[in-house]
Amino acid sequence: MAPRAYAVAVDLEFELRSHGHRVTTARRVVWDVLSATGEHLTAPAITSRVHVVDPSINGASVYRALTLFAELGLVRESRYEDASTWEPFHDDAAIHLVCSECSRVIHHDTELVPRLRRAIQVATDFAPDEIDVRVLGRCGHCPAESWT
Amino acid sequence: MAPRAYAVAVDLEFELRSHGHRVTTARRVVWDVLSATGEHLTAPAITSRVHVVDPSINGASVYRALTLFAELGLVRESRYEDASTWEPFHDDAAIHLVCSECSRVIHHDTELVPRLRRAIQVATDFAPDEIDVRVLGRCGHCPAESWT
DNA sequence: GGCCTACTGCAACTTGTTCGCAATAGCGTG
DNA sequence: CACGCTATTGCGAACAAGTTGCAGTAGGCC
Repeated sequence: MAPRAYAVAVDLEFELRSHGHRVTTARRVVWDVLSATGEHLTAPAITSRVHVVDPSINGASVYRALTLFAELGLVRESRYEDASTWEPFHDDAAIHLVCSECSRVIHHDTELVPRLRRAIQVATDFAPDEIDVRVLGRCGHCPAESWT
Repeated sequence: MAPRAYAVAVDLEFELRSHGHRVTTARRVVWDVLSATGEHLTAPAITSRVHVVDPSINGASVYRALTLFAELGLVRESRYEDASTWEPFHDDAAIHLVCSECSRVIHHDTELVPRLRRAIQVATDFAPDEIDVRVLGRCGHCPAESWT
């Protein structure tokens, strides 16, 4: 599988058309919401933001759009929370630092991830595809005072 | 792939009593199920195994037991799948290799995890607590033929 | 053995996600 | 630009995981 190396400026219309899909308002709005915020958003959160722009777009369509985007490799789904969260695609080297206080998700690049991939290839008979690293902890904005 | 030798025979009764909790059948059975299989199990799966032993134990109690065990640090919850999965606690150094063909979850130890923790401490102002690494790919048992 | 209350079973509920189907709207064509 | 084919949508109903309030039960200390 070819590593998709890019961060931003995905041409949604092109991606859709070149795979034989139609460019619809629902898809466009969902994509706008996603790319407007770099954050991880749950489907319900995306839906409510979508509704600000166009309340006539149905929740089910949001799910369908997200699923399609995931198939096209345009978004990435995580299951850190009770519900899935979605974000524009970024490559594996970026790991997720999840703050247990404020739930903020910070991205951090490290070459330890590619190294991890190689280590697995060498040490096991497992063929790694996608690597997802989640680090739970406390971010710089959240002082270490209260201890839950 | 050698299934990971699961840590420490935890003395459930002691853990419960020393924290002021009662030792009940429900808790004992849930614990038995969990420690009998090294695998990641969803709560519904645990419930059905529990029912083999004692059908009178209610699903809600399974959830309550799991939540309690998690608070006591006896089990670990993951959210790789649609539903949460649970397994007896093991430390961070063991990462999860998840086969996308057969959904098997393999544990693999690597010192890259502690190294990753140190790297984060040095490079960011994020205070890492729990590190969870999930690697999606194909395990040795699943031939690389079909490509979804 | 008996009492107190931490648990449990039950059933109803919440919330995220999916599905079937009729209506609609992209988009290639004439 | 109008037309028709069919991929998509909106809608409501259906699911599934997980949670909760409450009355009854059973641990465990006396």
